Amino acid sequence: MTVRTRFAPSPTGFMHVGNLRTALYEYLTAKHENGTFVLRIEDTDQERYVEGATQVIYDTLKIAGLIHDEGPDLGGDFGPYVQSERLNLYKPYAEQLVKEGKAYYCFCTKERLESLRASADSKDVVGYDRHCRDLPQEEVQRLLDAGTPYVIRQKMALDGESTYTDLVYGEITIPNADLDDQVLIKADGFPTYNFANVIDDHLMGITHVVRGSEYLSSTPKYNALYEAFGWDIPTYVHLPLIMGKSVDEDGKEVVSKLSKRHGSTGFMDLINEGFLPEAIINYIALLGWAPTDNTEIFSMDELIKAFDPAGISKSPSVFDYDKLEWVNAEYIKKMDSAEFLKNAKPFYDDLGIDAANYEMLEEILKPRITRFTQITEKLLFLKEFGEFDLSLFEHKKSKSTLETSKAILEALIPTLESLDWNRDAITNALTEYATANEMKNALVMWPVRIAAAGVAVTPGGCAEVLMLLGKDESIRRIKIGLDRLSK
RNA sequence: GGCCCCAUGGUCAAGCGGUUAAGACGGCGCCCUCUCAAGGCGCAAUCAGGAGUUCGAUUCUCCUUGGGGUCACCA
Repeated sequence: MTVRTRFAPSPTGFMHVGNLRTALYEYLTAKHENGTFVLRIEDTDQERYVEGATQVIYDTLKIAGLIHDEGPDLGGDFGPYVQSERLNLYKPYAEQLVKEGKAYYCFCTKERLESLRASADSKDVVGYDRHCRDLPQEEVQRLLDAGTPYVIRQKMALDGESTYTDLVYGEITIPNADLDDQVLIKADGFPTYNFANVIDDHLMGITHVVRGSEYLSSTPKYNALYEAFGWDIPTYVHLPLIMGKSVDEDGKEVVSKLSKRHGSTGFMDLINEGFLPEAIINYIALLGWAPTDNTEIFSMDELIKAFDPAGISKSPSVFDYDKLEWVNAEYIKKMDSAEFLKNAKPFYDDLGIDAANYEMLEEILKPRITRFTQITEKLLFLKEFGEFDLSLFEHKKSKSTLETSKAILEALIPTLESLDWNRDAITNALTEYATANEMKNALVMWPVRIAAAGVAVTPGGCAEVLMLLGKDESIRRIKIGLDRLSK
């Protein structure tokens, strides 16, 4: 039997890395076994419908490299793949259960349910009091004929307990008394999420239900449905949750299930911050799962090969930006020149970088950026140059002082002016000057670099800074520096 | 609060009865060095607590504690 998994998001217009990690594991579970990965859109909540949200899902999966085999946009043998297009299909299943005495019409108003909840003792186990469960047949018919709004609820076992096996958590047992008579069909005729989910998973031949562990305690409800229909229960793979850190009202740091309130943990947010899709995927693959050999950097193909549900852990893991940043940097370091340039080009263009400097920039930037978006700030000195503090010329280690700086700049200007402007020539000129004057290279490089950049920290060294600035601008700045030192 | 799940350094984690308890991120220090990185080397830091089982518990059982999840006509 071929493995079939599905990703079944609701179109809310937002996909955080928790959802994405679930999708990734669903994808890996299928692909590791050469199986099929299905995309199904669960849009049964018409009130929460968000325009364009479905597109966000397509875009995210595509960018992330999680390519589905069947879905609304691709078709397949089990369509339609959008629940709103399957609406007429669910109710007959519910009616069937009513006929078989496994479900019933419930005419309770929302108001009644609310007051029930409000007056509920904390000891009360279940929300609904099963008021309509045993309504006489004539009463049901009378209400139906009168056009009274109703929902369809499933009759759950009143006592005993339900046990099922999860691939990562093992045996889970829940007292049946804790299982509510769940609503199958809402008053508007739409199926509830739980119900549609079970029907669709069965109809679409889903073999492995991979989802977050928040479903661990409601899974017996799903199983009750499978059993009522006499269908096979799928293999469950519940995933440990991804947690985010946040600060509560008292200023205390707390961790909780990842959600919108955890700041930029949306996949697209991360992309916009400059994280590479492959790096994000790589990092979240490692949240809650570890390969046997502890490899940390994976391509998607390697991930598919290495993935094994046995390596999924049970405890929740905290999303760590620092580690993501590190993974991202690893991907940048591994890039070839063409790929690096492709990513860097937009930022180069903003700064007006000359193509002649591309190769050098790759060399100095590659080990220094963890995200491409940092290029602008790293090279800020190209755009911004002002009256920096002269104390920058003082540097203990290279023994640079205001005096030595002034003397060196003064002596070097003619040399620089006569130079054929290239990296080696600049380096040679400076080191030759140092040697000739029995100075350490550092003593010479320091003031030149400071004068040219106007900041203490630059990517690359003196020669690189001068190359990026170009001959005219370099000399102009150095003269300004000398001027200020001479006052 | 009921129910369910979880528990190795700050974080991600290996371990699956006998180990000096891996590795990675982060932190710190040193080296390299014209700054900042990268790189190299090194250091600090973990089995929540208590009972058992066992010749022997991080590992198995129970309790406590802590954390998380879940209790909708939301998905």
